[in-house]
Amino acid sequence: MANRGSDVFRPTTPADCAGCPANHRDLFASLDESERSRLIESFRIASMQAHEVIYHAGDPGEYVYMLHFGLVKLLRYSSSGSERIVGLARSGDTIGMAALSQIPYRRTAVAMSACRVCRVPAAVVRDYNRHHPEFLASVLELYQASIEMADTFLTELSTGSAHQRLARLLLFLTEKDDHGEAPLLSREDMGALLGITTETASRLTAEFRRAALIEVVAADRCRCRTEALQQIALAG
Amino acid sequence: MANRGSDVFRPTTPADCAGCPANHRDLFASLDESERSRLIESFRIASMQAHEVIYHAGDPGEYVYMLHFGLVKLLRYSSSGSERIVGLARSGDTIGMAALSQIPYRRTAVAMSACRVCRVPAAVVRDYNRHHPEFLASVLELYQASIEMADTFLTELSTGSAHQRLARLLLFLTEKDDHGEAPLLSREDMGALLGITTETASRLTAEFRRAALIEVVAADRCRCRTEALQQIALAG
DNA sequence: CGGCGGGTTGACCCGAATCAAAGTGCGTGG
DNA sequence: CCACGCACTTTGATTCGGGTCAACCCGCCG
Repeated sequence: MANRGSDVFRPTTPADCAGCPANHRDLFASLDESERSRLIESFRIASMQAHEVIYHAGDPGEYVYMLHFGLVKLLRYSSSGSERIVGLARSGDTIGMAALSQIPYRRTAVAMSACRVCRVPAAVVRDYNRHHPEFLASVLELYQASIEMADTFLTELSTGSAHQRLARLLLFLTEKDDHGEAPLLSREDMGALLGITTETASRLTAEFRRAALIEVVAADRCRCRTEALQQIALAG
Repeated sequence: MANRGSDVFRPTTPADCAGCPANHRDLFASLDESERSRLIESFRIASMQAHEVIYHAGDPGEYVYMLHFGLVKLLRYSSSGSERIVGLARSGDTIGMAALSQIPYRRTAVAMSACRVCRVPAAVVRDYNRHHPEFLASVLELYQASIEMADTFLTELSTGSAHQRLARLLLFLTEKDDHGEAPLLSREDMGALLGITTETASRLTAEFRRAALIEVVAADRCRCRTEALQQIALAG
């Protein structure tokens, strides 16, 4: 397992905040300038590369993390030991919210690409809520989004044929991406996401590529023919 | 689709509260007597039978519901139209929390057995939080539990062979039940929960019954040989 | 150079979907 | 009261998708 990134955290600066995709929404949408500059002193920021672990399931939950950019997978280990991806986080998403409930993380968070994360002490968030009850709404929204994703995973990525699942995954990834393309995951990650074997994931991506449903534009990025994929996603 | 139960709601009484399994935990754990009696005036309670719909996906979310007893399924319809069960609720659970975010319900809630639900206006909950920020913790706990369940569904009930999934489902249902037995679901519900066909669900339950892994003690209840099922859940 | 991780591909087989039919319990209406 | 229809379950025959096991390729790094 890759190293923890905890050693590379440095204080967050106002400039970091300015570039933060969560700046004007989500958790701190309602903050004004003075409040933000007060809170920011407890924030820490870090860059991580693919395969680095942000936190482990079982770690005491002391921080939530806001993702500035990159792609993060959230893992669970099944009773039989194999790992299953139960969530994905992208720019602007907040992860590790179990920390707000003062319980250990239940999932493991691992960077799938180069990432930057802003680490916020959960105690600061809880304390902030104490004086700003309207803050509840922001937090609930984040949870709502988590549940939304879990439901999507269950309905879209865990049912139907492997063809359908892969097509839906590619569509899911493109729609979350700004550039009209999608991150191209490793075959193993696809498997852990879709509940199929890596061999099948490999076979299918190769097949999709041959059928020109996807076009690999970089080692880890691809462009998708969304109309055709939608066709497959429904019944293929 | 069965009728809505909205017409049968009557005012909640203190006696109802006394018998409510959520009385001393979850959402209103921190309430004292006077507060409770003030809030209770806005509560409504209803009994429902199997197949009645508590709320539909898309309905404006105005209420959360606390389940006094019974079993409720939470559904999502996949893009291809078929329904998938993405959650279950039991005595003491709270459902419909999207209402707290003032958004329409994303799931459909349907009673799977006789139930009693206490209907609480979301506005009352939100308002209560305004003056009791420590209330946040209770709400977060509920969300945390939702996510926990979603993860369980993904890791335990959507992976592995159909044998394993059914075994895990039975174990899941027994552990949530007080009487050492489990509700015996319809084959169709099993299918919608496990991502398998009703025929397979039928074949497997018949097989489990013949192997004396489960013993049907009523039309809709069964007793499970948990040790043997655990064996199967891991690798069978 | 050799080893190693990730991807691709092939051969084979098994589990679960599909299509089909028959059995069971239950409520309704004749 | 019985007969009929309906919903649900069970079971069978057949098909096929995807799992399994194995070989091979390629790029990378020690």
